[in-house]
Amino acid sequence: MDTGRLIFDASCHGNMLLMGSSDHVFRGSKSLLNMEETLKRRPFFSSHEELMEEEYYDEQLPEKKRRLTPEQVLLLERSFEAENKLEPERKSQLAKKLGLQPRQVAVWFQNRRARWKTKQLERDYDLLKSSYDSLLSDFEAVRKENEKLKSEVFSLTEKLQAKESMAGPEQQPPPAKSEHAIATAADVTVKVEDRLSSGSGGSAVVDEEGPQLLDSGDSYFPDEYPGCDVGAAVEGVHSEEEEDGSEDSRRSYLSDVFAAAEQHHHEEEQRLGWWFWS
DNA sequence: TTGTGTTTTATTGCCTCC
DNA sequence: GGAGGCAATAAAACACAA
Repeated sequence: MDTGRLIFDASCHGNMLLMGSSDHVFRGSKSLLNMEETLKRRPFFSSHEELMEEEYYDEQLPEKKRRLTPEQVLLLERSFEAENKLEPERKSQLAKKLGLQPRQVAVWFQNRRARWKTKQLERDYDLLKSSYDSLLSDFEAVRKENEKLKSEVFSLTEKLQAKESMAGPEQQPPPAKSEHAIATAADVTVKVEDRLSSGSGGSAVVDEEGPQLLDSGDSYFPDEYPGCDVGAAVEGVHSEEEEDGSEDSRRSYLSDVFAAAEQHHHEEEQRLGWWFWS
């Protein structure tokens, strides 16, 4: 390995930097600035004790991490906005312009991409969560409506049965549930179904194979989320990603987003399960 | 002033691509 | 096999409440 050599950064910031023969070569041990290495490079110090002198540490040792100046950061930010990947030529140009080592520029971009990704994940989570919350409130409204309609059906059925029993035993015995009641119930089902499927992207809540409203009183929670604008959310993610992300990163990124959303949904499902699924 | 949490800069190890 | 990207992490710098 090309061992790091100390280079005094001639920039106005006076950073002391460890450099290899290229900006990417120095990837050695945690710090080559341990005592032995430093001694090797500073033969004018005759002893370890000398090197340990506080005065030396205060005044002579290479400076520790330095923050970039606001001007440097501004230029880097602008460059990042233009393009978040850094091709070698641009890296060299930026480094020259900023008085930094190319490696520092590369590191800054790497860290900046990581920060961008974190923020982006937060934004997408918020987006999905608000979609979910809005869907949940829609569902709550439909559920209440459902309850109301069911109780209406129930009271009408009762009334009808009372009426038929008062009509006398000489007549045909009524079916367990009168045809009228069933018709009424069917009507209600259709009404609810219409309401739920219209303008919702066609998610049939009372589907043919699924549990029916009157028989089971099962949940109306749809298989998909008709009110949830996940498509739009995904579009948003997609378009933003496309600006500066690869197809692969978008894919893995989306899977992360949806895993998070799914996890959240699962938690909600468990929390609300007592009335969702009972 | 000091303890603590957050942000920024830098390193390391692993992976993919050419 | 080298170059470069990313995730995880260390550590310095910074912010801020007590």
